[in-house]
Amino acid sequence: MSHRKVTSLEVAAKAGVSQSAVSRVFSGASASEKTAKKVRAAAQELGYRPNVLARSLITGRSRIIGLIVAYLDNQFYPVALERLSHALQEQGYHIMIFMASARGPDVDRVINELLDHQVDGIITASVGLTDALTERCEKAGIPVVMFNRGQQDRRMPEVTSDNLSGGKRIAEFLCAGGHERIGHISGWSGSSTGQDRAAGFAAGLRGAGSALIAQLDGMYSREGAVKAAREMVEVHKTDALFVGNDHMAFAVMDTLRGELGLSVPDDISIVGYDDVPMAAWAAYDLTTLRQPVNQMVSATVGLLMDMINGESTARKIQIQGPLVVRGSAKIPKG
Amino acid sequence: MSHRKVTSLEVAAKAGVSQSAVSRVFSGASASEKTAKKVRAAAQELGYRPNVLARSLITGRSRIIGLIVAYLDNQFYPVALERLSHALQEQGYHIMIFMASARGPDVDRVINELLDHQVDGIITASVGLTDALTERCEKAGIPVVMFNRGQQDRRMPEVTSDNLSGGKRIAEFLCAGGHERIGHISGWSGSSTGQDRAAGFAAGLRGAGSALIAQLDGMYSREGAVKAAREMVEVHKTDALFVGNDHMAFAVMDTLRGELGLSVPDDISIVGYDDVPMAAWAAYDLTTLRQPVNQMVSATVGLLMDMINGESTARKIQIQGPLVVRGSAKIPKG
DNA sequence: GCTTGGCTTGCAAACCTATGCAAAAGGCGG
DNA sequence: CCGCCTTTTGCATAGGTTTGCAAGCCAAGC
Repeated sequence: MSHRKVTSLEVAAKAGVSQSAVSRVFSGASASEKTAKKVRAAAQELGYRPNVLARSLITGRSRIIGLIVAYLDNQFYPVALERLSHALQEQGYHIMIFMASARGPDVDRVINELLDHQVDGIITASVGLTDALTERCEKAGIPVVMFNRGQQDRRMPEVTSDNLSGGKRIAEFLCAGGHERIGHISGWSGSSTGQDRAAGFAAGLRGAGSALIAQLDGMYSREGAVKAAREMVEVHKTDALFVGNDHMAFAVMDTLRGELGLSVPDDISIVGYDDVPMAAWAAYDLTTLRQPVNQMVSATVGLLMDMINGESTARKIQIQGPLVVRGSAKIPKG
Repeated sequence: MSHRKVTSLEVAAKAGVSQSAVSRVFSGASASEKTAKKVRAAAQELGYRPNVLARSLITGRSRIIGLIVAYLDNQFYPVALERLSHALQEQGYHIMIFMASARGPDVDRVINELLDHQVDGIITASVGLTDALTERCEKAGIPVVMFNRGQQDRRMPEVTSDNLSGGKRIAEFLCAGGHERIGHISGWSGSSTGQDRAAGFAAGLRGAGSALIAQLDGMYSREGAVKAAREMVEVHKTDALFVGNDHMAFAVMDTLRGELGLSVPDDISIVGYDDVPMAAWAAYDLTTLRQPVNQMVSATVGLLMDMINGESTARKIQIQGPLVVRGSAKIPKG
């Protein structure tokens, strides 16, 4: 029933050294092998482990990274979360996680709580920051990296895939496939990723001598995508759709095949964006542009570490991904 | 460039009161409205927010809950995570998250790090604990609740669905559907959930005068499920399968329909377990037994809070869920 | 043997807040 | 105006660690 925590002082007493000696042994500072041995033995016997809270209080570094994530129903984010978790653990950091809607007041409150907890850095996954928040973090000296989302006005560090190029290559692929009536169900038009993919796609169509029949905002949600899909087919008679991410693309395919009785890709071609694991499942077999999660995560963590160590200034990183051709869209000959 | 944190002492100076007064205002202790006003004004002006680390150090409560989760590719867990996050935030707690394989040495290291961080409680989602770890947590006085996983030998608090009853009802449903050759692709047989569902299923079949043709371990993974599905069809000629969770059931359906060219449910019926959102998608339309995530999360958080407040002893909670009948299994007449 | 220089080591202050205790202030009836 | 009771306030300590500083130790070089 001894719930009391063992302190370095008790270890010191048992080992016959000073409390500082214990501290030095456990924080990796210089100490003779002789005392280190004594200390370790005493610690082992008492079951001592350093109190991270006290350490953080004095060093001013908590080794905690705040992670804010919006959409967990989109498989891209659980996967990213898993990778981020491992990458940060390798660097000796831990994740304090928050769920927040992409916009709205949640983010405000959440950032406050993160600052209260003295986190060493913040990663926002698909979450936008208001200027006020950005400024607040800057003033607190806490680095922020935006994962898979940009911020046009502010020069905030961010890691994304090359959305412009991606959209463009998808356009070229669909044009080469001989489609005549091409539509785009975009990601939320308030997000940089949604905008960039749409812009790249439109530019690609133009470059190939084609044009966009229609563009609807799918809001990154299944409901939005379903509604848009109906309109695309019934009103605009499209024969090909670029859908702003895989998560929506699955909803679109469900709607087309189930409710509307169409065949993919015979009646209509679908291309997504992300290449989440589910895209490879037989039920969807989705042609999509891959966002290289591993590279994006590495870049994010690397950038954050640099900023924490004061080695780098804010940067924007874009990573190219390949178009993964599967069975949901007509394949150009040759 | 004033990265220095504002302390309660500075606020006190500006407000013309003592540091304790500031502390009391922000920790909700008694204070006259007059001083409270002065303090809040000064704090506002300086941008002061209490340092949670220092607070935790002295109160001995960090208001952090450690969450260990194994499978993030199974949609059940992102959903649960989201709910847990919200439920805990409502109680004023925060989540420190760790990814760990269901068994193996990860868990060991992770628990240590959680203890180092002085978490107030631990939730393990589908992760088993060795006896040594259990004991360590007990000795540290840190409550642990196991979510969606039990531990047969130890009297550790846990929250699950009623897996025995669930398995039994699925068996009855399949028997009533007129199936003759019923197989079971189980969850990992080292897990209590996997065992209980299998046991309930077998009992249900016996009760209905039927018997299990074959049972194979799908290990909760897609690969395991795919392999098992092949063997079920090719070797055991099953006409109905209960698959230990939805995540595996999707893989089974992909394999049956794609690789083996079978029709579901005409050639073979499939029933899953969990009722993740994806089960309702047209591509799968999976008949499955629902695990009521909301209730399970509420129970988990409630249990943990009780334990933290010393109001309750360890308990095991089981929650009933309905069988959600969709299109992946023959529906009994009447 | 004494000086010089490099490691170790202990002392004590610092990090920032919460809180027990006693003193002060405020309210109220007599 | 006084005494009594309640509330508010300040003082000082505690919580567990890191770290600058100075003292101690030991070996090497003269």
